[in-house]
Amino acid sequence: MEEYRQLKIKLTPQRIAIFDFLKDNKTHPSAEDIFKAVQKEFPTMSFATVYNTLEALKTKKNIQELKIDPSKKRYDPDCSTHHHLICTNCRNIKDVYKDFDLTLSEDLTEGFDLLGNSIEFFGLCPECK
Amino acid sequence: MEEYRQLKIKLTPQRIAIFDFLKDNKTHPSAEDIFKAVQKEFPTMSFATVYNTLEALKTKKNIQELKIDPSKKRYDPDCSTHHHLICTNCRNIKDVYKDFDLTLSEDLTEGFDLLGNSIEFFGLCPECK
DNA sequence: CTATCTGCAAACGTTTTGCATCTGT
DNA sequence: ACAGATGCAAAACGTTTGCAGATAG
Repeated sequence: MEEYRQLKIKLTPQRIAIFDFLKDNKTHPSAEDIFKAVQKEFPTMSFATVYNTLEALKTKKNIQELKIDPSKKRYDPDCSTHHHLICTNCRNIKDVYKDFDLTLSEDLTEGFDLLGNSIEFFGLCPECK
Repeated sequence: MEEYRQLKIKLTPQRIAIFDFLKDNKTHPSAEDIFKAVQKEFPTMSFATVYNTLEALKTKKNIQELKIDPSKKRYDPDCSTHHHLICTNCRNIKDVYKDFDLTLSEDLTEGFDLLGNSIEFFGLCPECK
């Protein structure tokens, strides 16, 4: 609750329900997953509110938007440095906590200012293989 | 032309135009980019044909579908091992030719059979910064 | 000749938007 | 009080699909 207040955004009941759903959530939910979960408590919940809240969290760097699933955006409340492993069949996503040395020499960055990186591993999960 | 024949798919004029547009193309075009380019030569070109051809190329492993751009799929005719660097502002994508050791120990793969990986670097290109 | 491809339009799933109403601070 | 959030519906966007007619092999 304290950490939510630090976000300096209005703490509506709907947002608190979204925050609670995301807290320690390791499932990398999509917007629809979040919508469905919070809708149980707030039957009038709308997608606009879900996306609006996710946008606020993204801006405040309290959530990571994942592009690893080609069909929809997935969200990860864990903003610590880590990577992801996705099952190409069922799209279950696991966290990969390992540091890699991903420094690039100047001649490889083509004048870009580097801001970050992420590694995606693809595979088949135990249930799908 | 020889390499196209090896794909064992029907070589229609529309497909050949798509192949020619993709050959040595380093811009990582979206389906729409391809559509617009080929439409100049074939005014009746349809998205169905673009996606159909991209699907065939994917199946034959002659093209890579990139997920680095969150708003749309991008395609890379270069199937050699390499990674990508995207400008978070203008979404220009550059290739990064460097090998990294991305092996994962058994305890990190959670029982998955690993099939592949890719690294995405984010940054600001010289024009955008 | 026929299996496959094309082109069109409609459908789809996800995400965004406009706007009137409501609410946290 | 009022900046900013909600909820609803419509729209936007990229992508997929169904199907009738065309064409490569």
